[in-house]
Amino acid sequence: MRKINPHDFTVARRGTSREINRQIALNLIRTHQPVSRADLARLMNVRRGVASLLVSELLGESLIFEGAMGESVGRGRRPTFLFIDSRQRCVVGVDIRATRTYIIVTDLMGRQLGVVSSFQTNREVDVLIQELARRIKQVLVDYKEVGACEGVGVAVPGMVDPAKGRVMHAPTLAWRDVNLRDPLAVALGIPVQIENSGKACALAQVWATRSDVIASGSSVFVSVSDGVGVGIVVNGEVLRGRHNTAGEFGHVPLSIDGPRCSCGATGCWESYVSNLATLSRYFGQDLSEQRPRDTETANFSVEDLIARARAGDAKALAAINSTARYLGLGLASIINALDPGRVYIGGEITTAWSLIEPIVRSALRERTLTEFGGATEIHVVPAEDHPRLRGAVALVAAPAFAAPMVA
Amino acid sequence: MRKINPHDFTVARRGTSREINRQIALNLIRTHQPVSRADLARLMNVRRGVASLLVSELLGESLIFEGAMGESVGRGRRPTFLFIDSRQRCVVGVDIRATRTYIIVTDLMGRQLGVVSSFQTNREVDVLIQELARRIKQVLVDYKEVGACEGVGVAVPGMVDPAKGRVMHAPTLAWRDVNLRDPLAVALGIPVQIENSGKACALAQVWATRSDVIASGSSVFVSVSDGVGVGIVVNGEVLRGRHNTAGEFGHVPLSIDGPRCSCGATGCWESYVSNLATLSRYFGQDLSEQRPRDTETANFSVEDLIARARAGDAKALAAINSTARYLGLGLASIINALDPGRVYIGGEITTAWSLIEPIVRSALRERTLTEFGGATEIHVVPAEDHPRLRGAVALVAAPAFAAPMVA
DNA sequence: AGTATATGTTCCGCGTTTAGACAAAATCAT
DNA sequence: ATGATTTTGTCTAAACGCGGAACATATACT
Repeated sequence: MRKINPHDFTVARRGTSREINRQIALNLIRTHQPVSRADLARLMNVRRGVASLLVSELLGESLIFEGAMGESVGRGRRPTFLFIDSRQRCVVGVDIRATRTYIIVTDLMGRQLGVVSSFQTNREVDVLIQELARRIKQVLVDYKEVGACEGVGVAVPGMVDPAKGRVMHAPTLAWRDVNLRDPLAVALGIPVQIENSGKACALAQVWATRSDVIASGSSVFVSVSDGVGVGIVVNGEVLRGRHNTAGEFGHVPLSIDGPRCSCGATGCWESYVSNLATLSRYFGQDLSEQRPRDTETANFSVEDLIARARAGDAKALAAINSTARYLGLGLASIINALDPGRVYIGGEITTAWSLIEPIVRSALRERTLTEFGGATEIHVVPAEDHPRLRGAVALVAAPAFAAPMVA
Repeated sequence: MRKINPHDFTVARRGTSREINRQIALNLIRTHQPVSRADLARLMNVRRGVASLLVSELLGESLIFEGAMGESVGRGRRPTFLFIDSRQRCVVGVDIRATRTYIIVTDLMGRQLGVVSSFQTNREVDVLIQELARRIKQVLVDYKEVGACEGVGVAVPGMVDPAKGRVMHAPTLAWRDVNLRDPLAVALGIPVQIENSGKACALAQVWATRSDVIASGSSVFVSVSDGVGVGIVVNGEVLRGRHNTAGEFGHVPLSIDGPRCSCGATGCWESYVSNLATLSRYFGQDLSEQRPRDTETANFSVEDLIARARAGDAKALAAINSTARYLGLGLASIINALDPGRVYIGGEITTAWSLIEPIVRSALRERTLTEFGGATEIHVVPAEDHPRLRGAVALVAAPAFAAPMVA
């Protein structure tokens, strides 16, 4: 039961029905391809005539194309199969992280074309934008056969205002109120969209075409690395919040008397489960201080720690298990608060999932209010899936498939 | 940008446009009444002809009626004003609480008719249903002039499955998987809707017609009394969750090493700010134990405590101030997690709002990630507004005004 | 070759928005 | 008082899109 906002609504115009059905048809082609006009009519429960008209409109806009005839199963005329047309167009996704920046090229369906490239992140915004523009142009030249680039999506680790195209605050990059979108768009001559990386990860799951992705209800993406980013999806839409800061579960406390967090508060979940927290536990010292670390700790990563744990290092295993427990306790907060249908979890620590899953799950059960909550599906998203990059791509590729604003 | 769920969508039919615009018109009449056909046309940005047709349909269904001619401001023909027609129909709202159960009668707009009545809650479900049915019938006889009852809405302090009409679990009533809706509906011969009381409170704010109620973005209702209930509103819709348990921020921890909570876990926000927690702090002993309390504590309420604090009792003031601080710290979690446009807060403790507001606000600022978050609007909803009862009423009155399912 | 079946197109009916004309009702100016 | 002006509400024709059915096309089975 949704209330119509009496100060901001969309009246149904003469073309609204068509617009709605057109988008439904487009989405069905996207998820069910290859699919025929008759299939569409059956899926949508409309007459074939209507489906035919919708299809011819989509064909006219080159959003889809007619592929080879399908093999008819029984007798009767063979169907002409329809496909999303991403033959001569591509999308670029960018993931800016504290140390490195990654670039991917995909088609409109988000299918990867070529390899993921990366380079060291220069925190000077102007320099980064110029280098990014140069490298994206280079990639587009290298993969000339993939066609024209429809747009560039950028995932940024920080607070982003996508409407204004500005990064309000990105602590790990030391950026404050930076105009990222427009200079990059100018340098490239291609439209650019930017988004917070936690929300981008969530977006990637929403728009993934894999069949195991739930489409209804809400879901949550938890990304654990330097910080903890959370993206919330409600009714097929990423929750944005009044000031674009929804999803900061990383700074919900486990214990207000706990360790100091980078945000200034104490006992945030992030301060228990971030990579730095895990490593600090292992080395028995607070590594968050900015003073130069000794050689042992400087280049030691969570992956290294997991390798040691798997090799039998009891101290390493203990540090990871601790993180696992805190991970579960924090997930319980999310589940109690939102009761999502599924939780996705990504980040370096998930490479140890087989080790930590029982601990995470038991800690989760310890604090969830109901049995159902404790049994909430948790899906690990491996780093190879590049959720941030996929989400960045979705910023550009998804709007064409989005539901029209109505009522 | 909302994704269309390819497994559960609604195709636009021939009458869909009309359905959408009809609901928009109905909502505009609801919020802007008195309003003329011409006003509607201007508000909706459609021709007067369309508005006229929509209005005649609504008139035909007796959802609205034509009132007196309006005074024309300038020159020209005087408009005929339109009003929501709740002249001969009413709605009953019921609020079941641990100790007492409350009943209200309203019109379709949620305007109170008569007085709120109450009686002691009998925890035996069958007995309660019979008494409730008897009393509701009596009320409807007493207020015969308000017309036929369209339905009964019931707010229950616990986990509710509104679709099935069952109370899954209500700790304070010791109910587990109880069929409440259907027996009550049978006993009354009137449709019944049930809902969790936290969600009902949120619903009451969504559907309130007061102009200061924000309609866009998300908002949160926090109800502090025996427990802490939270209702979350996103895009004009109450967040329900996969198992109807979304909104349990009361069991998100402030400190996992904190006091034991009634839910079995430790350090839940609820265990810091519930009325019992506040009183326990005052009396210096854990009152949650079920052993009979001494006469001093047995009938001593938070209102009494506040009265003492206002009278200068330093110990009382300290207990309340403590609660205020924890309240702010917990609100910070909600704001960090959801970044709502506004937080509503209800419960006995809010009668001391003038005392505690600065403390709540400073604790909030202490833990919110951004300045914006710390400045989030907080609106106190006084007990006299009966948010739970209003929400219960909305369960019945609101569906007629809800947005149609589309796309 | 003929029949059955499935696909895709075309045509008309009907409901809804869009645009504009027109009557009704009230005020203002003369 | 009377006519001009303005606003409201109704009405009609056109444009657009779904609903339904007929029809042509294409394939397989008998």
